[in-house]
Amino acid sequence: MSVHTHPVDRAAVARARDRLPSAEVASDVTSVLTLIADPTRMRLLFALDAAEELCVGDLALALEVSEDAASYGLRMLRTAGLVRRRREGRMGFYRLADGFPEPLRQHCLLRLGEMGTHSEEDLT
Amino acid sequence: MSVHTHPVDRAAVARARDRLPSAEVASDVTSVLTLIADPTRMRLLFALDAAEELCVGDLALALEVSEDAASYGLRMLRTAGLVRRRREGRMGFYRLADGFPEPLRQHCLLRLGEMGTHSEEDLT
DNA sequence: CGCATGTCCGTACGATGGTGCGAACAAGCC
DNA sequence: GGCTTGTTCGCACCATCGTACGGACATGCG
Repeated sequence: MSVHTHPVDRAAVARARDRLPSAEVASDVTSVLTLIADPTRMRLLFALDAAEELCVGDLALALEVSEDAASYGLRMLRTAGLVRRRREGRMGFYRLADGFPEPLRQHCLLRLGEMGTHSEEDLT
Repeated sequence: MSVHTHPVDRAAVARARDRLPSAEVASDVTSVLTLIADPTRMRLLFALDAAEELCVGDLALALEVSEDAASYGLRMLRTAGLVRRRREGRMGFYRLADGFPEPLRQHCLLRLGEMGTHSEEDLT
């Protein structure tokens, strides 16, 4: 396994170190990112962004996934505070949360949406 | 399980449907996103962004993770074409790939970095 | 040449996450 | 009251992923 106690490029390591988010912060950010990094949940967010408000069944219909899958995805998003549920009778209507992080919406949903449409130039 | 063949709000479903990325496109985008949605890999990218170029051992040192973990993370990122390896003797020096998707760098690394530092206002 | 070093790979293990099924529950409708 | 519908939950299954370990390989050093 070898120990490598001595930096090869001490300056570069130092430079990396202070711009580096702590493991804790990184884990917070990635936990949110992980939520979005799932086809169903990402498309749920897109759908809610487009349609303002939808019930579970309609979301399942729009995404062409099972209602279980939609419900599960929404639960995850709701637990994280990314979407908001309004109960009306036996139905549940979802919309993006009031405090939906704008950076997420702007920079991930929109920009990454473009990335997808431009498509795949990522492989060297 | 109930079928829900009939939309409750047909118009909203339609609206959601055409702005909706296909399951295939979504899966492409999320596969890249999944790569970043990991503390180690995200911090690897941050480190490379800050230090230009680093070898595996130094990266492990900077992140305070095992060299295996660093190597594994780098392999993932390399397979996806996000980082680039330069071999010199027995060492491998990594840097962000030439064609590292700018939207990713701009909108995810930078902006989400801010999100992390501002911290947690996401819970309703 | 022999030995240590830096990195990589194959494998196995443990953990985590998404899906489907069945049941529960509340609410409308007859 | 019974019956159906929309949604949620508990559970078990299966896949996937990250890590540690051991060994491989190439390289520098004496």
